[in-house]
Amino acid sequence: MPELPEVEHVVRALRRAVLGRQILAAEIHLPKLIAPTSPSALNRKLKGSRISGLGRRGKFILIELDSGRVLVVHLRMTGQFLVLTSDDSLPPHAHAVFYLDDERRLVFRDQRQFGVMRLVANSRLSKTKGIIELAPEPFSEDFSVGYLKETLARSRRTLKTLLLDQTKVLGLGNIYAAEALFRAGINPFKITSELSARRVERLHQAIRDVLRAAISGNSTSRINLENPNGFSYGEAFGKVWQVYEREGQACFKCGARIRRLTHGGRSTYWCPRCQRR
DNA sequence: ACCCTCACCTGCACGC
DNA sequence: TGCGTGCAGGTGAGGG
Repeated sequence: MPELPEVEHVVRALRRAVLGRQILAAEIHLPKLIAPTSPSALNRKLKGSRISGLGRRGKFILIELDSGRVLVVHLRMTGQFLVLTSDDSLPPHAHAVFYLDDERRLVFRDQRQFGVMRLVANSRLSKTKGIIELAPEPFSEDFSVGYLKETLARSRRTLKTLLLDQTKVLGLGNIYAAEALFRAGINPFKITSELSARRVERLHQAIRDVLRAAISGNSTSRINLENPNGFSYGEAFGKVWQVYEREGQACFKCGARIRRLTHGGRSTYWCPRCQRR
């Protein structure tokens, strides 16, 4: 599922569902999910602690515990949380099960097994590898036009590649990178350092607009941990992407056919007229 | 510091 | 029906 907006929705849903609950036990069925920690060691450290907060840093989910530790979770491609009641049976690919003090279970499921989970001390979170390198949060003051200008000026990569680099611009994935570039009217294959100041400003605005629209869309209520199957990414926001997955179809702005190229193993979509080089 | 390719996995849609 | 191929929203390692 997840780019930043989806992760944000998961965090909000978790907050509603499990904030304040105590973890009685943690069962890990896929050891590599939490490697190098062992399932028994994780259980020892987790059991008895209470969930005191739910947060997010980039696409990482932060499950804060009253023990002074944080369970850091990355959903990668297919990771999902769901909350099961006592008579629900475990779905396929349920790799982690947290038994809560209200008879329910918080379950982490992940079809492709790319997701990762790590328990770290709260005080060391900001120094943790994977977190420390992240770019500023897109809605923070640190992610300014000036920051983006400097970052783009220092690179000779293409915009599409750079927008996916979480240490440069935080929160976009393959869909929203394409959507932000379309919104800004910028060609994905443009070299970042060659972007005019005016275009950097437009891109900065477009990144925030695209993320904000996805976060504030009506999808919040549609992420339902009790019924995660009812949620599907593509339809989540009740609207179609402007360019993503629209190869060959008419651009909503100008009518030209949307193009697609595989670039670094991933699809890039753009409108050849609205996003000229 | 960058670029590229491959790797990690399962499952789905497609064409033959 | 079955089998092969390509593709999927994310990242990290390793080689150049």
